[in-house]
This record gives sequence, C-alpha cells and structure tokens, in this order.
Amino acid sequence: MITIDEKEFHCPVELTLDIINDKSKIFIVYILLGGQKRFKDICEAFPQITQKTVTQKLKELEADHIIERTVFAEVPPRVEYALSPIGKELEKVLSTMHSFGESYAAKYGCKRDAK
Amino acid sequence: MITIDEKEFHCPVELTLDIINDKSKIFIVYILLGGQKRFKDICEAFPQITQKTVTQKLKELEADHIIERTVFAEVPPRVEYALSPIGKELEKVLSTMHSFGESYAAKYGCKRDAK
DNA sequence: CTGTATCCTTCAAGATACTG
DNA sequence: CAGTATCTTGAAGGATACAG
Repeated sequence: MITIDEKEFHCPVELTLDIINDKSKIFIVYILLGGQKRFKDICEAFPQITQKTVTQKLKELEADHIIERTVFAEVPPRVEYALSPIGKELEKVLSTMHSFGESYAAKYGCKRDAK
Repeated sequence: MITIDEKEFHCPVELTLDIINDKSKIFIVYILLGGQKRFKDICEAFPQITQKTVTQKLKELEADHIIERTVFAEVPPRVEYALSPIGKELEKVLSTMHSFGESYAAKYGCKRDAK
C-alpha cells in the first residue's frame, strides 16, 4: 500500500497511472524529453489540444513534481517548462511503450517510411 | 507514419496509447498477466468498474488483438480471457510503470508494508 | 506571451433491469 | 454465467473572450 497526499494506491502501477492518466500528459512529457519548452511551443505542438487543456495538464504535472516551471521576469513574459529528475525517469516508460508500438505495428500495421 | 485500420499514428508511442488508453484496460491486462481469467473473475477484481464497462473494454482489447476470448460449450456457460502473444509484451510496459511508481513513491510517498 | 473565465457540448461510464 | 439494453449523469474538454 502506498499513500501520497491522502490518496492510496495498491501497487506502483496504479500510482503511475494516476500521474500519467491520459494521452495529453504523456505527450507533454514526450516533447519535454527533447528539452525545455515554452508554453507557446507546447501549445503549438498539439494543435488538437486546446490551450486551456494544456494549461490544466501542465499544472497537474507540476503538482505531481513531474515538470518544473520557470518564470522569467521579462517583457513579454516567458515561461519555460522542463522535466524534473523524476519526470525524466518516465523516459523508460515511454521507451517501452515505443518498443511495444513497434512490435505491434510490425505485426498488425502498415509501417511506412516518413514521407 | 504507421497506419492500422485506417487510423494513422505519427509514432509507435501514439499507437500504444491508442490501444491502452485508459486505466481500466491496463488493469485488465494487469490481472490477465496472472493467467487466464473468467468474465466473472475480472468483474470481481474491479468492484469499482461496472460489468458493462468490463464487457466493453474486453471487446476493445480483443478487437486490438491484445486478448483472446475462448468460449466453452458448457452449461452454465464459461468464457475465458487470456493475453495474446502480443498482449503479453505489454508486460514490459507494465513493468517499467511499476518501477517508475516505486521510484516515485520512494521520493514522494509513504510506502507501507502490505498490511 | 501566458494564462483565466465562462459557457456549452459530448461522451464515457454508472445504475438497473433483462436475456440466452 | 455471461452478457445486452436503456436511461441518466457527471466531468472532460472545445470555443471564445478577456486579463496581467
């Protein structure tokens, strides 16, 4: 049994799922693996996700210590998001998901070279 | 670019996320890693998920070739669900999620021995 | 640029009852 | 036992406008 902020988890997998419980969060982690990004960059990386949702997911990820938010006192304002040390460990998870996706595609999909 | 059933994915991670896009599916895979299970067993393993949802998720997982459904011509009827070969490969993904959860709990949670 | 605030739609999932 | 059939609701997320 694991307890975090009053929430209880029966196993570490359940905990992990609670942190990255949707696609948008995983995608955000995914692009942050490429280095820190500005709010604008993240929004543009997901045309299919609204700015509001991006804001919300970034907040949740920050609250869960997965990403770190840095505000630069400039005009115009600049805010950068980067993975925290623990956030970077999600790379392993993403990596296995990548491998699985490749195996799956090899078996059931039509993979094409990047066009 | 990967194409499966008219759907297009930009990377294998996106494909994987499309297959296991919610907690309930991952949990189903999780308990099936312990061997084949009957419909009833799966339902009872998730008191918080309704039978209807379990049915739906099982169908989706079967359509995606992750699990295999076997019907025994008996009275009363018996149906068993088991992971397919590709489904078993999800164990690696679950495994890294487990590791991440442990690291995370060690840093931010209060872990207690099973009571 | 980096957000907030509001309204609104839609869709997943719960409750419940019924069937082969 | 292993589902299917309705009905309903709640919350997530889109569109849009506005603020610091």
